[in-house]
Amino acid sequence: MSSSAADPIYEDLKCQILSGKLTSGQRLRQDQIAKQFGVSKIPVREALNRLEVDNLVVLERNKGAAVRRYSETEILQLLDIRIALECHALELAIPNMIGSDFRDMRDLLDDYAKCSEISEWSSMNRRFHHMLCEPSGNAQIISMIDDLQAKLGQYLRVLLSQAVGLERPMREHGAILDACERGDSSVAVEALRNHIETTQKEVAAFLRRAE
Amino acid sequence: MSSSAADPIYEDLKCQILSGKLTSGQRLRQDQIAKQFGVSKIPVREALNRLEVDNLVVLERNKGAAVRRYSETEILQLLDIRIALECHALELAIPNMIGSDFRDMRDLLDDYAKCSEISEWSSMNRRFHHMLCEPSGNAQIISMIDDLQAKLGQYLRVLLSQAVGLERPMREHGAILDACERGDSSVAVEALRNHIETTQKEVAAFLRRAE
DNA sequence: ATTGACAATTTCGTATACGATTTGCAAGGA
DNA sequence: TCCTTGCAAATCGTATACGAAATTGTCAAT
Repeated sequence: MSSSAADPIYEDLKCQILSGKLTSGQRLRQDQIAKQFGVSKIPVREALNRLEVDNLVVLERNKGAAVRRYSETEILQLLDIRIALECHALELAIPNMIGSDFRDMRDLLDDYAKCSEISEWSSMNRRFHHMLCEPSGNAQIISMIDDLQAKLGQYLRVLLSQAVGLERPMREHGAILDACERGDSSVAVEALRNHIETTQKEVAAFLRRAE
Repeated sequence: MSSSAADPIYEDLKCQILSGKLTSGQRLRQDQIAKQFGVSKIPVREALNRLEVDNLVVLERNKGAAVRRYSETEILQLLDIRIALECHALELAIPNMIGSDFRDMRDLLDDYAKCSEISEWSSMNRRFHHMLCEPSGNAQIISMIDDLQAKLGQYLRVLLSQAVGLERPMREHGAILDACERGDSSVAVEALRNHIETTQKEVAAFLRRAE
């Protein structure tokens, strides 16, 4: 698929940016990164280009790359996009859901409830939302949703561990799944919309407090 | 912003793929393109990488790039994404619309009606849809919508010139705008959804016929 | 004639090298 | 003191060069 030398660099930088190790605005020197990974600048450039597409760095001609983490406004905007995409995908998915889908989601929610590792919550949350949309069969919308989740990951992770707890999301997840199982599309979609909107409000509050 | 040498190559190849000059599956040789544009392979690689992100070419390690135009299914999926994003953006936009927005959109529709150049229809259509979503203030969702429109451009352009004509889209555009002006969010969103869904059905029919 | 292996050629990926642009700093003038 | 001006160092973008992988063509063996 992609060039092998650029892959680990891309992954590593992405991880460092998303986890906050690299602060916003920090400049990324091609030569330095190249030396650090023991390669030349060319695969580094490739990695930086991909990061620019992800909106994680800004490239300026002859000036280099700088970390460009999302602003408060942009995070809320990304959540709006999630509302749009996930609700529509869920609407498309519900008619295609079969017994094993419901079983798998129930199983996941059970594991979710049992799991005490806060670090696991985030990935389980992502998996549940992914499973909700998967039966839509629209591979492109799903990959966009996954991308959004990855970008939002860091903020939501902090949020989950800090403030929210597990009860509310779990209850809402259960309600969404119930409506899906009843085939009640409009209730399920509305529940999902409220679920993400609540998250949106919590993120807004968190960011306001953290500012 | 981006590297200057890669830009024209990217634009040219993108145009050639979207306009159908390069057939699906056709291989793109780095050296050949480089010689053609009078540059080395490195900016060519950069252009190809960007095209891969756009899903317009497929890159395989040590095998090179091949044109990868969207399949019928994928076009319909992209239209589904447009439904999700545009409807949500419109919902966010309506409360923010002011007099000048309505005036601008009316003007555009007037020009649209007067315009006899089929080649202009596509770009006017895009502009109208863009204006509908713009007051949402969500820059990211708008840029995603614009990207989708660009990708779908070729197919919708053919469709407009071949089959559809101007009456139906114009009528629907007018109805959407009326509902916006009344501030009737749910009617406007539903009208927009139906508008895109009709396009979706027409694309499906067109592709079935063309196959 | 078909298949298999091996060699030659093509094509890709990346390191190195070099010109172009920007940046940082220091010296000079207002 | 503060602002320009010019030079040096750092950094970027791309051409060239070379090793690695894949494709193609050839030839012998079945």
